[in-house]
Amino acid sequence: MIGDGKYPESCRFNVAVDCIVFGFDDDRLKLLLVKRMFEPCMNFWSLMGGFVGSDENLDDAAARILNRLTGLDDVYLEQLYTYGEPDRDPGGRVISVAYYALIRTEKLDEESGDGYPARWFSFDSLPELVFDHSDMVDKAIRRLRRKSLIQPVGFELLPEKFTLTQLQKLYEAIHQRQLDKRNFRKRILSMEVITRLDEKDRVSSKRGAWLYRFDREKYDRLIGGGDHFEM
Amino acid sequence: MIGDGKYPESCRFNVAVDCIVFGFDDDRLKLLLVKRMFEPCMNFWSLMGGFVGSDENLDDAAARILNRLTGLDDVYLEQLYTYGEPDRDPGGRVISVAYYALIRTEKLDEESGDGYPARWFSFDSLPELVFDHSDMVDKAIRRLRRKSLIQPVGFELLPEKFTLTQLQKLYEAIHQRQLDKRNFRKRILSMEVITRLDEKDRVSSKRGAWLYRFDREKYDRLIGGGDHFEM
DNA sequence: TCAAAAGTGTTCAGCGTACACCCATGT
DNA sequence: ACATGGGTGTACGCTGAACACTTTTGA
Repeated sequence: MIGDGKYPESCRFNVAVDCIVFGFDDDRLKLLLVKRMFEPCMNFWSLMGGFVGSDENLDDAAARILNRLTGLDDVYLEQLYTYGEPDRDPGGRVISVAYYALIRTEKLDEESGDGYPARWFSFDSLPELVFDHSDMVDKAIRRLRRKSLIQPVGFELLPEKFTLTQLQKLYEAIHQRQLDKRNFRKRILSMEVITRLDEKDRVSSKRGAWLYRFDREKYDRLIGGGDHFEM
Repeated sequence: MIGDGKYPESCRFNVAVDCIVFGFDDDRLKLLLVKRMFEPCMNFWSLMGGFVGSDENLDDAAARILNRLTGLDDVYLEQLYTYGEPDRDPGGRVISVAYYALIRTEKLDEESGDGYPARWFSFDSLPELVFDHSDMVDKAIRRLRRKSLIQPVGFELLPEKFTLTQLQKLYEAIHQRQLDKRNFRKRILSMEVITRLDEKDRVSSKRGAWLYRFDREKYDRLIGGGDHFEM
């Protein structure tokens, strides 16, 4: 309970959660931003955030805020870092726990449509952000890059069925670097976490490209068996 | 300023910092704990922690708390994770930002001596800890292990001059696994971040072992050049 | 002379990386 | 027929991992 007197009243702070939301569309990595509807910094672009409720844990707060601003549930969310400079928010002292999220842009378009004030920006042409939100984005992209090297993280960002070319474009967008097609495929397939379907995508080519699906069972086995090294 | 009315009074929380302090001595990885001198959970072992001050950032709070309980300055500190379950502390709602620290146990013995209520425990025989502190320790050791694979992190834990055998024992303690002496030396030396001194340590062997020193300049160059990968 | 720790090289397998051409199809 | 994207294999170098013996010296 708040205000039960056991711990000092004098140093209580508002605690917020801010979400760095990544998406992928049109062969580009995207970031979901909102325009602030209130002071301070009204009308500037910002990560989506909100205060942690008095009886809510941090993960739940992040999920709630994301849901409120996108309508989405069951989103991949991971805590990133906590920002606590005394003057980071000119409106008052706020300690902010940053989370990053990976979502399928298609879902946002389908399910929530409009009525939500969020907008996608290409990751390589972001507007100026309020407070220390650019630092948060910077940390998030680094984390995403590192993570994507050891885990097939991108499946959260693609539609359920996808082609290898789409997957490669995603990795290229994350790392901002061209990759070799043969090596990429060899490596992805050797991870054995995707399954080829008996179905082709003919949207982007005449010949058609095989569709694949992420295999969560194999994935979990892969993650569980991590940590192999002889220093 | 606190209480300026711009943000909701209703959801303000005490924010604490807890420090997971690693040391290395007697060929074992150690953890520095304190006995809680106040309720709740008085007389139980705990990480060292304290509340964030109203005009202090998180890093500074961690350094201050560590200094208060050990007398040490200039300690390696890194933010780890933030814990915010509503009921994690039975004394009231506290959101805690965990930091981990690496310190040279020798320093603590020399400089602060007694008068500080902290005590070293072997990492593999820790007492029961209060609240969610065991989770924090668990997360910290994982981070330390991962970090030590890509960075020569252990130098913060050894005396200024050390032998390769000492360094190897440290890595063995961190990873709880025996390492091959030849491979270890080859790998460490190939990193080129330690310099051999014209001096031998004769404490632990008759023949004497070369002493080495960490070379921070080369180290910084190594870190700067990170992030090499294809895919 | 023996015990105890220090120091040293080679071999092999697997992985990352560079690299170029044919295939299927719709227009 | 041709343009467009889909799909495939090989060769090489580096790195991680396994593995055993000699050296030095004090007791």
